[in-house]
Amino acid sequence: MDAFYAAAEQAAKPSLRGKPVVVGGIGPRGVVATASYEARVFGVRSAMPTAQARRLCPNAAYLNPRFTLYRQVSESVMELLRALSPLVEPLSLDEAFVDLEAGGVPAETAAVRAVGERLRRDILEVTGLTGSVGLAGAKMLAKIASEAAKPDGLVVIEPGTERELLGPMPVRTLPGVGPATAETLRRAGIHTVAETAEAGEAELVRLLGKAHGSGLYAMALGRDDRPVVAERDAKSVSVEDTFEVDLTDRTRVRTEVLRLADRCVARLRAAGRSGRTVVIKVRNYDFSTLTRSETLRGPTDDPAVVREAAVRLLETVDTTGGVRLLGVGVSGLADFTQEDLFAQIATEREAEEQAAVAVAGAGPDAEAAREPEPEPEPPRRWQPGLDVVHEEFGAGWVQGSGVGRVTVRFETPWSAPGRVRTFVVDDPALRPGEPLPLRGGPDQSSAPAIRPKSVSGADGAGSASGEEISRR
DNA sequence: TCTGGGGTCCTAGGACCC
DNA sequence: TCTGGGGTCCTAGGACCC
Repeated sequence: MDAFYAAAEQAAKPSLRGKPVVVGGIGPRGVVATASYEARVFGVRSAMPTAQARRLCPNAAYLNPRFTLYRQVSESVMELLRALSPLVEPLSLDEAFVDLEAGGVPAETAAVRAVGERLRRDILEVTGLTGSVGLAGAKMLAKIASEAAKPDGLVVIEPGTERELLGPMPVRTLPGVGPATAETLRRAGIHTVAETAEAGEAELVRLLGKAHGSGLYAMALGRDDRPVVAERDAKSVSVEDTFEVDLTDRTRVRTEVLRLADRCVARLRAAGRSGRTVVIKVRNYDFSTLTRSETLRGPTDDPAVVREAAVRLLETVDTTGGVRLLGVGVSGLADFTQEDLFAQIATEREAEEQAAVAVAGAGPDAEAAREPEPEPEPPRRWQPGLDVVHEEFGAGWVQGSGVGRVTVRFETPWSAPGRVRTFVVDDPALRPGEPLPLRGGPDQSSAPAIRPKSVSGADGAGSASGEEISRR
């Protein structure tokens, strides 16, 4: 999908079409997830600090990501892909490999091109968004082709032309070659794919290590026989938070770790998994980052067990000086929770002993570790981009807020660009809403009234908004 | 007003085992 | 009566991807 998050926002918000849109973290430490093509003209790029993007393009719309919407759109695109072949390997919400051979498509240029063009039309029709297609005899080549096709295009790499095509390209073109690898290769005088192939496998292994070196050599020759693999089980689950201001208070650091542990376990359980290794991540004020991990005797999905392990690991880390980021993860995932009482009891006893030691040695702070308070996640009200519904004016989205006011633009994916109104932040007529489908609304020719279904948040059916509604 | 969040894979050293 | 060899597991860090 082309500039996926930004394109989805433009489809949802008619007033943003044709304008620079930046989706990402909008706080002081945010980074850009996706910039619309209009914003890229100003030099805004993915992974750039949002503060820098604002300097480059002050007039863009800056929006928080709305993953609920992106997941919905993604699912409808993946459905189109699964209609082409049973072998579909999603790489992210907006990208996937499809094995057309397994779908019975003849391995002929004309046939695959027709399938690709048809797919692009279907994606546009179903989602209202454009996608690009790369077609080739291997995953790596298909990926390079799709990059070359962007935006809104299709590229076929004919078998036999791979080396000729790749040769002059910079090594960074090859998937798996990032800044560090490119720098290592540059120092060895290797800049292009052709030079990579000429260097030979032994030299690349010497420079980059066994796996990376031989893998890169194969790719430089256009060789890639990795199969398309559907259904890959997740191997780890993790959550992390960067704080707007570095944390210095030990107690606060601990309560944040406990919340993260709870969030991590909630995701783990939602996936019906359990895990054996708990890991914490700490990023310091100076951006130095470390991890600490502990492997339990058996897999768990018990929040208390994960909390205790996380706090135990935290005790081994020096956080004086300030903590910028904290994370908690679980790996070594098992498909179900093992009912191994011995392992569970042993782990818990271990934890208690450790906690007792911590209490004895650490003074009053340690008390907090034993009686962790349930977290009241403070909801951030009226974030830019948030869907809202007003009793009188209908569906819209938050354009901005501050000094007790919130500015809302009232428009829907299928309306004309809407107008802006400002309310006091606690206006009872205004409440959070659900993302509206990009397609399937009333067409422009019919009555402008908003369908009842489009304000589903009102009946409490929308789970994501339940918490927000109850706060009123 | 520098640098997100969620992942995967690889490497390397030490412990441990046969 | 100087120090084998191979395999697996665990931990920590790093590169890379979207």
